[in-house]
Amino acid sequence: MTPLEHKRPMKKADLEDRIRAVDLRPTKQRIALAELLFSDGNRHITAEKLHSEALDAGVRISLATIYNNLHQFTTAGLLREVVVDSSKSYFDTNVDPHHHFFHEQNGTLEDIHSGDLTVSNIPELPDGTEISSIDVIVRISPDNNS
Amino acid sequence: MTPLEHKRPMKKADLEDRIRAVDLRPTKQRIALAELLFSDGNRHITAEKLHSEALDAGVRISLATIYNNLHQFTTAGLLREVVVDSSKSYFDTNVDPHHHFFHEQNGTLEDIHSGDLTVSNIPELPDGTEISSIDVIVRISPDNNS
DNA sequence: TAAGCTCTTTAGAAAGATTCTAAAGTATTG
DNA sequence: CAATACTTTAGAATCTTTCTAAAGAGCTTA
Ligand SMILES: [Mn+2]
Ligand SMILES: [Mn+2]
Ligand SMILES: [Zn+2]
Ligand SMILES: [Zn+2]
Repeated sequence: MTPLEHKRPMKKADLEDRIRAVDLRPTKQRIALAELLFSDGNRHITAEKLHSEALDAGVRISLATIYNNLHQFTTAGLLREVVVDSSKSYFDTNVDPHHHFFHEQNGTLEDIHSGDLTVSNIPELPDGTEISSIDVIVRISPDNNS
Repeated sequence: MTPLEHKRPMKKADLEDRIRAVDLRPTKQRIALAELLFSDGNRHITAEKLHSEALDAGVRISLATIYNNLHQFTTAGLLREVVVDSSKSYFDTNVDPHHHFFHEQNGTLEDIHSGDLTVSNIPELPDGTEISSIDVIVRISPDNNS
């Protein structure tokens, strides 16, 4: 288990610590977002969805703040962005290297742990470049036989 | 070499045939786009870029028509869409299964032929689903040593 | 070739996601 | 508490993509 993984719900004080640890102020909005994002296992979520969850939870927060914080969390390494759909961004609370199933039907992501899938025989990289990440998206849809 | 591959520049009459073959009318705009897309080897291109290339080539065409035709060509199997950047769509004239290098620096795509890269040990799919495609994006950036 | 039909193109409006601006609010430090 | 720096926010702006509705072009048939 890597240092950043956490399988049990996180207490509010821990969430504040986690925010402070990346040099951000634990505002009411930030704590609420951290709670929605990190309290209860890994999540893959869009800005709009997170916004509506926050409003549902009774937290008054603007969409601009959602975007600000998603980007700040991403820069801080608490989130990563997953590109699977050209029309919206997904943010992933699992920042360990891993891949994804993408359910085309409902726009949902599911983790594939790094060890469960191997990419091999990557050809020589173009000159002067290095790998910054490898993303594998297995796009799946409802199967019609069976 | 699969049937759809073509290594030599395509003549205008061939382009018309190709458009007719997928039950579309060979309009001036469509022929011009087909020429830009299919005349000279594989391409990875955005709508805006294709639009400006068409205008540069002296073809009066609206951006709506670019989008209409990119989608019609994609539906017809002459193009595929590659999702690598959450802010814009790329269209690929290579419709054979293959993967990509993505140069993060300049937003450029480069093919990795299917045979040059292997994805193995894909875990069991979620119940009732089948694979619709597998996309591997190797994101690369300028390397700072060397 | 003309008529009629269908498909295509287009300008401009609209939509949807994301970012920006600038002003008010809040956390932190001294 | 005061000063400072960071944060939030409404609303405007931006950007890409899609839609609308009307004019234009290709195709078929007579
Ligand atoms: Mn699309
Ligand atoms: Mn972004
Ligand atoms: Zn994930
Ligand atoms: Zn390609």
